[in-house]
Amino acid sequence: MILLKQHVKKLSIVDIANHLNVSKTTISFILNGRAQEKRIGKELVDRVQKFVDEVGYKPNSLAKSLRTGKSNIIGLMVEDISNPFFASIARLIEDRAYKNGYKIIYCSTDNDTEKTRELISMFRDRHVDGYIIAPPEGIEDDISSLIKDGMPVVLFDRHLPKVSTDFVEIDNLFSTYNATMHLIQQGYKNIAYITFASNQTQMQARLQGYKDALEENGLKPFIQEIVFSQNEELIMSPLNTFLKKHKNLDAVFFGTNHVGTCGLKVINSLGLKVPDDLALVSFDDYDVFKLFSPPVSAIAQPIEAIADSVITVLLNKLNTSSQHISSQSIILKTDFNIRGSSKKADKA
Amino acid sequence: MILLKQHVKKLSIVDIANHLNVSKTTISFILNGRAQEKRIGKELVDRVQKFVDEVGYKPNSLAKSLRTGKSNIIGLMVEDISNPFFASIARLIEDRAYKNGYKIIYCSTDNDTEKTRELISMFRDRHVDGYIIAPPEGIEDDISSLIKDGMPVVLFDRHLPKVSTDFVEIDNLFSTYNATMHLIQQGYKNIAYITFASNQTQMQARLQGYKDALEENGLKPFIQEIVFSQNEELIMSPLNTFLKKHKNLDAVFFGTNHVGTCGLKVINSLGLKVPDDLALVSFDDYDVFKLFSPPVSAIAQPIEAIADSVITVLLNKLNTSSQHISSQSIILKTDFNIRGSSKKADKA
DNA sequence: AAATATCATTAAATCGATTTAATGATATTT
DNA sequence: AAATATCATTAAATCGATTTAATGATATTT
Repeated sequence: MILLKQHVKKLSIVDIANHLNVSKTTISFILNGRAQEKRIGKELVDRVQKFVDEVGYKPNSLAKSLRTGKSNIIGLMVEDISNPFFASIARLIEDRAYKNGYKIIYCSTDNDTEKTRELISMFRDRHVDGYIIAPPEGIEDDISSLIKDGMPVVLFDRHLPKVSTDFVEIDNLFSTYNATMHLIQQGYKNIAYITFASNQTQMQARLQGYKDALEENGLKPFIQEIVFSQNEELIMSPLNTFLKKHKNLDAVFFGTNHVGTCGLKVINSLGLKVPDDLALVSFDDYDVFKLFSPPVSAIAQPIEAIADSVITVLLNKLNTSSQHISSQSIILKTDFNIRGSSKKADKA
Repeated sequence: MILLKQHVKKLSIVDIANHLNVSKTTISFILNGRAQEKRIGKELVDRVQKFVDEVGYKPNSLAKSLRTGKSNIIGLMVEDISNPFFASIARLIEDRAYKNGYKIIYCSTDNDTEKTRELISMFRDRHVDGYIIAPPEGIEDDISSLIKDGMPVVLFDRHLPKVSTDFVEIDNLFSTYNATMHLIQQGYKNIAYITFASNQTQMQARLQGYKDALEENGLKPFIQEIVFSQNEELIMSPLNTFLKKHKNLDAVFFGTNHVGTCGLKVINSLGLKVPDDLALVSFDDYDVFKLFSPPVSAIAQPIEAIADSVITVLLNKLNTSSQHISSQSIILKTDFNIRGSSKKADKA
């Protein structure tokens, strides 16, 4: 069998129409399921359908998008796709989106407002149908203007207090409050909280949960805020300084998985023993925390539920053209996975 | 405050043309840098440029794509975006692509041939300009047909022996050979190799490197191939059985990061001591291996170099319309990060 | 002075679909 | 029998760009 290289120059609707001696309008109606509505003869419908299947014709989606204004693309903006939290979420969102006939264009914002602004404009330019965004601070106006122009937007991981949108979040404040209380109940007294310097809602809420628990128990907070950087050295260095400076600490709470892994590296390099020298808890639960020895207690976000909620809310907005659903916020619960907890009290 | 919904109805090139009393052809020429070539008056060019900047007009990229046949989108197909190796690569490719004016549509193939086939057809349908693919087995014909139709394709992480394409890979065979030799030189004699059952080139090469080293030293290989599954239990269970069965092992080599982390979990649960009971080496180097205690030796892939090579090769293909560059394959070196190596010999 | 070349710009065709408004044929109502 | 309604299909307009071929005006060559 000879394989002819016939640059098949994809068939267009006109080719189909010509070949069947039918108008392209009719073809279009049939392919878009409007045959009944347009009262097109059953036998003609069959003939068209058969031929289309036979030659494997697929409408050019660019042309379709141009005409209809719909692209079937969802723009997904995470903070950093190489962060396991966002990578996992992205993976789940991707699955659900594809299942519903949507493709994903994604990008990492790095929490950089200017970059995010450009990316939003790029997405707009590409006519994405909907936006899923973990928004950095300072992007309020851009998001508002998206919404004002009728674009479906769902925020996740955090929200923008000044913007009324749909968003999916977890109960950050309670999560850290609860975990901190657990440490306190175990007898830990000098509990530090290490986080990235950020005014994002989720970061502030987590910090507040920690503070609340300490205050409620009359304990003194030790807070270290680190400026985020791509360069891990610049994260580890202040962390190192902080831990060396506060020799009296008996527990450390990490506000994000990234701070957590950097923290573990520092603790390793300092030769500190866990939990004898220091008990550890981290936000987000990943292999690193499970396999550290002894394993680190961690707050696990329900990533499946987050991804599900996000995509469900967005698909809803995409399918109901109506404006009369006011924005909804979904707050999900976390799990606190307690590990290797040799009670401080035991040792006293 | 009343929120006016002023659906600004983006300006089109016709609007610009009408407003300036110039033909849209002229506008198009000017905006596409063909003013000189078309000898359009300097003063007119300035007037148009000024107005365009003022109103922030941007050509509708869908219409542009439809006409030109270029979409400025690159399709990226990884095995699983939630795997840290692929997430990191994706992140770097994304950065470089955006810098060069390309967007990324990505998807996870799960090494599923049928799914990949659908995704390729989806990408084609979306008129992506180029493809970056970590291909599953069985997809040879589809890739060939892409290439035959003149689509730029770059494979990475593995290649397809039956298809002549550009691809970027690492020196898999030497990497495992080298690391295995290291173990042997340290005095380990019963070295197991645990991997996913796969005929992909990189997996076969890694396995071969291990076999070569053992054979060269007259040692007996212990190989366990595990069927890949999304469900970690189904990976850990055979691993567990294997380790329990071969009590005489003194070292284990994990063929991928995923096998490695699952392996660590099993080893933890069995209460085995590293490296006293068992020395460990894994392919891919991630936080988990660095922070396990004692840390696990690992083969680090040069992810920046991989991402760089991939995007460079692809951009090259995109920019040179010419066919007369035959396909190139790039093989990169890995680093072997030796950690916590208390020599077996010391204890003897 | 007629024919040709250059200049600066534009009308019309095109990419490939959807959608609106029109059309001719038959069936039904006045 | 004329007027209207229904049926089945289609011509033409449209989305918003790029590109080809054309145009009228001036400058240069025969």
